[in-house]
Amino acid sequence: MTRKKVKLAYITDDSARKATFKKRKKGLIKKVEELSILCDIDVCMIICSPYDAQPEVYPSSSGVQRVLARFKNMPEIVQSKKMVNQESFLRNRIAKANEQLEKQREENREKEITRIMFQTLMGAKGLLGLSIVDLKDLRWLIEQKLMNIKMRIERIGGTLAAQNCKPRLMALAAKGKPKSEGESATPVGAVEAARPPRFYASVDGMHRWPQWFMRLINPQE
Amino acid sequence: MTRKKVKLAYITDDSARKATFKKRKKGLIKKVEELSILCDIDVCMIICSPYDAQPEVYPSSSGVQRVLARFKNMPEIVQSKKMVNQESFLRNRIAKANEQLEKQREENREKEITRIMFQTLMGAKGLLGLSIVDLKDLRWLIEQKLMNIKMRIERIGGTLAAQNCKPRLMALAAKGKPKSEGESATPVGAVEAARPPRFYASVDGMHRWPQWFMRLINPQE
DNA sequence: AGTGCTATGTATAATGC
DNA sequence: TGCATTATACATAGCAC
Repeated sequence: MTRKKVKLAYITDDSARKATFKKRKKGLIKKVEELSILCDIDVCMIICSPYDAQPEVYPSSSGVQRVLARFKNMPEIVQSKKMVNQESFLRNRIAKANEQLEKQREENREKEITRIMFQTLMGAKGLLGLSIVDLKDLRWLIEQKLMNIKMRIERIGGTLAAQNCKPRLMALAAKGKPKSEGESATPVGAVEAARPPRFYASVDGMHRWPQWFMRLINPQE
Repeated sequence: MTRKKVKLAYITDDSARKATFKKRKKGLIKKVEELSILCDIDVCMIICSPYDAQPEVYPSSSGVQRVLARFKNMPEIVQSKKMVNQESFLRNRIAKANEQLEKQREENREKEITRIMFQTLMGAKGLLGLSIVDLKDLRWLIEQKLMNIKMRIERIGGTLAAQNCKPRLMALAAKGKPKSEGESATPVGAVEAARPPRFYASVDGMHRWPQWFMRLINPQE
């Protein structure tokens, strides 16, 4: 088990190369992390490999964006003589942390609110807790949007009877949570009872989304 | 000259920190290059420090652009909010995080999709990119929910003419900076053009939500 | 401040399961 | 194939100039 001196060249053996990659990637990320902490340095790294489905990113997607933005702002780095002393370091770090905290909080709150609202709209479950006034709000809101949609359809030129809608959209994104037995009967008459939305699932086990979802996510494509 | 085990924390001594930074930066770049060569991997790294006028970049500016383009071409990354905690790095965390990565990714994807859908409904902005068929889906979906709301209203016993709706709800949750101007006046123009939703803002700068929002968030209260 | 040096902590190549 | 182990190569903290 005598270790050879490492030859700096492409490793031809497939499995050996993969093994080396995994080990070294791990070590590299650790080193980056250490440098970042020990010296309070802004550093980002992206590792694209055929061995990982997703690129390995340090410190995070948003972190990369941040460092990248700083990188692009190079002209303003003229004032590079600013040294980091203990006090400014702590102050800076606290400010940064607070900033991130608030941002994260806001983001989480927004997501949570949105999720709940959407579940309310989709599941018609939370409606039970709403007052008349609240329902007026909601109805007004939805009618506004419905009006927008109708206008959009007319502008395109399509003729559409509501009864003839045959949506191909069958299920929507949501976390399937077992609902209580009590409210299982949703008396919507002709239309199907609202049920907990679920993921699309394809044969390979991956989630699949309607095309218009995908288009919304990646408008450039 | 006995070497201590390095404690993973910010180095308070200025010169020691700088010396460590220089050494480690050099070593880090060497490691990155080795990984890149040994395994033929696309890697890029940016190190922004107060010790260098220009950010240290590997492999080059254009190389960063290339890897970054590749990174951005992976749509899934948009929602990958998983990140290594820069403050408290734990070695084991990588392994655990990788285990939970897929689950987290799925969860984030769901949230993101839901948010986007809701923004589409509320902002009527993404509608421009939708086809007739997509709009049919959306219209059907909304009409379903509108029907539910109407039934709910009737069940309660309220009589409601759509034109008389005077919603107190003016703005809804969305990403964006809270506007600090107190919007005490409620310009309830009958049908107002859809505009980007924003937070409620109160005098103390905190976000404020309609009561029915709050009730949805905290049903127990 | 920026060298260079060495002892020692760490990363990891090779091996076995 | 992946994970654990171990011996070894390598990185680098501390010191001297």
